Amino acid sequence: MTEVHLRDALDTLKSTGVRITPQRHAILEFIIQSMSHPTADDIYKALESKFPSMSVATVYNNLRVFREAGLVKELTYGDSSSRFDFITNDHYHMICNTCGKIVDFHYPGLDEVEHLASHLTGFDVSSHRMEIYGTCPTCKEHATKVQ
Amino acid sequence: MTEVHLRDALDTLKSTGVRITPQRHAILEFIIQSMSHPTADDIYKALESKFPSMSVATVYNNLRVFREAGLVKELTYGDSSSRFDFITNDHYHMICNTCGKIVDFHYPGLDEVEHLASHLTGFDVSSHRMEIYGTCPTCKEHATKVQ
DNA sequence: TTATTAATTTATAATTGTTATAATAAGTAT
DNA sequence: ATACTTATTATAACAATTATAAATTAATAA
Repeated sequence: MTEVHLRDALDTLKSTGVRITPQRHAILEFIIQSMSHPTADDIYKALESKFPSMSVATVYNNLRVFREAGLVKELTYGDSSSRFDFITNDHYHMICNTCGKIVDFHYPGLDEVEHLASHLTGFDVSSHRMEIYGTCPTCKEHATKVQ
Repeated sequence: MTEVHLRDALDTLKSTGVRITPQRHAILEFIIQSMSHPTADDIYKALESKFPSMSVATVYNNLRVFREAGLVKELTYGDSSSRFDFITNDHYHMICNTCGKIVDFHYPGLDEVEHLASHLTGFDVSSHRMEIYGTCPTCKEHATKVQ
């Protein structure tokens, strides 16, 4: 699964004339296999044992490259730093208000909303984004235990 | 309309023991009457003729007060700074990829999605957020003229 | 009123995520 | 090999936001 995505992504990059460096490969691989929607700093820290001399700028540079190649989506929430999500199927995010955990879930067909919005506003629609907020099972558990 | 919202909002604030200062009043009023989802800096600039000595910190402080009182929602998009939106009915945002314009539209009942997400992930759901991206009529017009 | 206390604003410094710059290194093509 | 492009590194710059401390204002109580 991860391997297929990685191979496809590398092909996409090559086809746009982007060079596959070891750092670039590692960053991309980390994002794909990560289920945690990492921040730039998460990625930097995760790879520092493998690439002790890698610069933060390299992480940011490559995240931009991936974004421009349409491989990665940048997500901004209320908190300070952006999170990065490898683009696969259409999915949405369930976000815990307490611990910040992000869980993906799939839901097809919000086409209806897109159509309505387009009709009401006169926009041409290209994409949409949705997040649902709440409390994850772990935090619920913890809350009941504490009180 | 604006007046009703403002009066309600002031009541909410008073009931939580927050003092209504001139700056606070002006910031709140500006957000409510503004259709443009202003940034902190927008607010600061808009009020500087009225309050020449007002600090940026005051704007941020009060935005936090309003947020904590449930009056205002903070929205982060890809760009650098947060935007603030007075909370009225459930509505979503249509955002232009080209000029960044934000247009509200109303759409009831994404309860179904909330339920599904809750069922799939085990979260308790508190709220959700959705944005749709596209091209606004003005930018479409402009694009056709240019080419 | 006056004194006292708490809340708010102001001015400014500190912090932090991100971007820009310049130098170095690595890969590619002639 | 030489020149040329691209990527990485190290570091400085920037910009949004937050923290801090002093000054101001408002509310309360004697």
